[in-house]
Amino acid sequence: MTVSSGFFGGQWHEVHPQYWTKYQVWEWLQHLLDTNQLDASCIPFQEFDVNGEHLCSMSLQEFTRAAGTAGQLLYSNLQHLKWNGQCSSDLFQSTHNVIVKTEQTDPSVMNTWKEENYLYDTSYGSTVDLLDSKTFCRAQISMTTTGHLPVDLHTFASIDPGFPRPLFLSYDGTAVKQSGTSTRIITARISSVSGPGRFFGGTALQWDSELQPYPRGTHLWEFIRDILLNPDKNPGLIKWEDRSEGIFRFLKSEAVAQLWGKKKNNNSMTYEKLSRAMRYYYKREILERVDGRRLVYKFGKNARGWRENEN
DNA sequence: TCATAATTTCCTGTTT
DNA sequence: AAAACAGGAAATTATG
Repeated sequence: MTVSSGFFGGQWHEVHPQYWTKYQVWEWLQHLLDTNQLDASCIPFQEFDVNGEHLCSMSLQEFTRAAGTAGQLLYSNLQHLKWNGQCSSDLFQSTHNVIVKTEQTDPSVMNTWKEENYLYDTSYGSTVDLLDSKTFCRAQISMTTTGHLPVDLHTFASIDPGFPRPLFLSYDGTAVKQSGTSTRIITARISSVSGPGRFFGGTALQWDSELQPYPRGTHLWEFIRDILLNPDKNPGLIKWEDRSEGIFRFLKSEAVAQLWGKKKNNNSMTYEKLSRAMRYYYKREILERVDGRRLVYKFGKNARGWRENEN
């Protein structure tokens, strides 16, 4: 059974720490990792298999013993929460400097999945893209078993919005099967990965073939845009007609549709259907009409990231 | 859980 | 005639 993020019980930040469940304690830890950009290995989750009541009773010494350097951060943040019911997220930014050791990227691992799909590889796999992407280096945690915290909190399933299927991520060698949609998002960095996988700035992502692909993260127009942005490795699919105006043309419309379908795990995608989705973008001003010219579209004011000097 | 965004699917009609 | 374009309508699939 997959536990989804405490929908019925409220999010951790909506509840006083005293009343947190173990799961909410865990959410809090994840949040701290996220907002402080910490390495997941900074916090030994197994030391925090406790509910809110227990957590609130822990002393600074106990936090330090349990989490080392990060203990101080955890403790002071918790103290803050205990006396301030409100939890606006900017209050969580750490004022402490926790040293995070970053592993060197292992080039041999980086090469391991290169052949998998060169389009995706180039469209979404550039180091720059990934390091800049807030969403990419996140992982979804899958809680298996029966409603309580999984025994092994070192295991994460990661979702890569740029790839057609979820990526598996684990930094202690164990694996967990993910079913359905889990909801927690964390940041994790690991030092090694076996099997197909790759490193990005110290984050290792591993592909798990048992996981079913499902769409997420990237919208159609972004998918199109990203093909356009990688002309070297993706020749002949779509071409700029006027780069500065954002006008482009499909050269191999059905091939693009197939690729889109592959990404969405839908092998019956066609240009006919893809183009219907494209036409819906007109109203949202993600695309502008270019009439009289077949297979030609133009990015609208709500499309971002296609200009040459745009970050 | 239920509403919703973003397609996906299907379709009829028009245009190139 | 074949391939695109236009949109309406309804279904589907994740997500909050």
